[in-house]
Amino acid sequence: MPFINICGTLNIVQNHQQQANRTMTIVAIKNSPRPSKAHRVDTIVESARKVFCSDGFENGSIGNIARDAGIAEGTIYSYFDSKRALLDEVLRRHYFALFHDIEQTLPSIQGPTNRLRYLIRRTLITILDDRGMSRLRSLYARQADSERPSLAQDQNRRMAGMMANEIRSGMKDGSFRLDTSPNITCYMIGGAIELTEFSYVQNGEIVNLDEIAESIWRTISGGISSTGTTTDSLIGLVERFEQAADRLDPR
Amino acid sequence: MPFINICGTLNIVQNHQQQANRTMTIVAIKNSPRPSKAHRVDTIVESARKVFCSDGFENGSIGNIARDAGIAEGTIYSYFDSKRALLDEVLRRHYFALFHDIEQTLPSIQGPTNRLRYLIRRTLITILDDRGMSRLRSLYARQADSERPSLAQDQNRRMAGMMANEIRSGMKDGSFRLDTSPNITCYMIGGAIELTEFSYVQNGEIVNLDEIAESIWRTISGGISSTGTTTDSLIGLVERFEQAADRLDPR
DNA sequence: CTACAGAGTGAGCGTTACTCATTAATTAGA
DNA sequence: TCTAATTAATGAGTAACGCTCACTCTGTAG
Repeated sequence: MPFINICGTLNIVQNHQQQANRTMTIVAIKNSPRPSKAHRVDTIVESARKVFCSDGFENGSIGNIARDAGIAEGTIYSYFDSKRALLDEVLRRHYFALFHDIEQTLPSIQGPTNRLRYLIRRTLITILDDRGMSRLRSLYARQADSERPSLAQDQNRRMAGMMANEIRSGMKDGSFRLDTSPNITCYMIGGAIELTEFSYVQNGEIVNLDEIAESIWRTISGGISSTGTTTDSLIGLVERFEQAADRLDPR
Repeated sequence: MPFINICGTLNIVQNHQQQANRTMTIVAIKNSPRPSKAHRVDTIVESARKVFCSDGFENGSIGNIARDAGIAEGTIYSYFDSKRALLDEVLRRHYFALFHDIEQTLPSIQGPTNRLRYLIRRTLITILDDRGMSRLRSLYARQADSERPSLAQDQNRRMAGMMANEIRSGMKDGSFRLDTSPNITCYMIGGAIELTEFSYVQNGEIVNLDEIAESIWRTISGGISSTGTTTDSLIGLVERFEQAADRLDPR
């Protein structure tokens, strides 16, 4: 029994049935032409996403991906160099939306402080949006094939670059202290986000996005040391003092 | 030609030579008894460390580990359930020293602030001490076998627990703000350390330990925001105070 | 209708983690 | 000291994997 799937691929025709089905095959092909290169890549990547998300990268086999896509294993290797290149493409597509969105939105936000807060929140949204993809990224994205840097590294660098930009312009316009290390500050924000992601991936805890974004920002902005907050109380004290002085002023 | 190695194992005797070498074999065994269970485990773990560090976890094969240890592959599986369990033991032994040292040293340090700073510095030291092990941890330690949590998770939890303790006691004794989130603060410190580790592993940059430790602490402690915490604003307050005092001055 | 280019195929290769029947070494008992 | 029982070690074998390549099939141009 031949099987013609929606995408127009014809693939479960057994070899020994081929002669008998030849006519039918030709008809089927005329009605559903071979899919375009882009469409085929889409199919493969989507199947890879499904399989990797459900089985993980190591346990998700090329065989299963090919079966899900309705094609032969060899075909995958005419579009992708290796299993890892396929994973990279899956991740690239998923995070493309994030970066695209950020690049569209960022210029419309005023001030480095607000822009940094947006970057934190926006990244957390993407993470909490899809646990399967976060699992993939969090567990497998770091490993690179050989000497070529992994995609995750590129993405980290890109995100870190954007954050560092905001921090530097905040240092210029006086919002941030001049002894701030943009690099380390990025590491702290990025690291906190990554660990939140990992915790979400492992434990599946329902995470309060706003609370985490606020906590990260509060700590980055004001620090945890209480010497900063005493300034507030000092202001209050001085204001009371000034008022008292006003009242006592003979003039 | 039979081969009797230093550890007392006798393993390259070929089967077809066995008859001829029987006497020699028995003598050898009397002189060098089968190594103890603990010693054998040590040998395996040490060989695994060497192979994993040079080839990575995925490319480091059990066969190579067995060859390095001078034993058969099957023997490894009578001591370890799986390749991953072996990796876990390698990592566990390496980080045992870190935790042991911390537990010895921590009580002698006064105050949550100093203890937190020590934890940051001490962890960074261990990371920068051995790039091969850091590579292993950074790339492969997150993945767990199945449902059982990975060793890295245990270690992260343990370290996070110690940091959170310090943060909480700092909140009690007034060193830290009461609206601090111990969890997120741990994530920020731990995340910054992890990203420093990853950067070191990937790029091999020579890292200035003191500078990083100080930057992390400065940011956590005082934040990056210039509002409220700078000496400038304190000077402004004092000036207002002095002006008020001037007005009250009877002179 | 034919010839051609190249997309698609899947049996097969080399490698791996892991198993298990078999063998060797050690110990306990007489 | 000899033997039986027990435990440790072995390595050929198994299943599964990523990946290759000689081949088939499809669509098109002349």
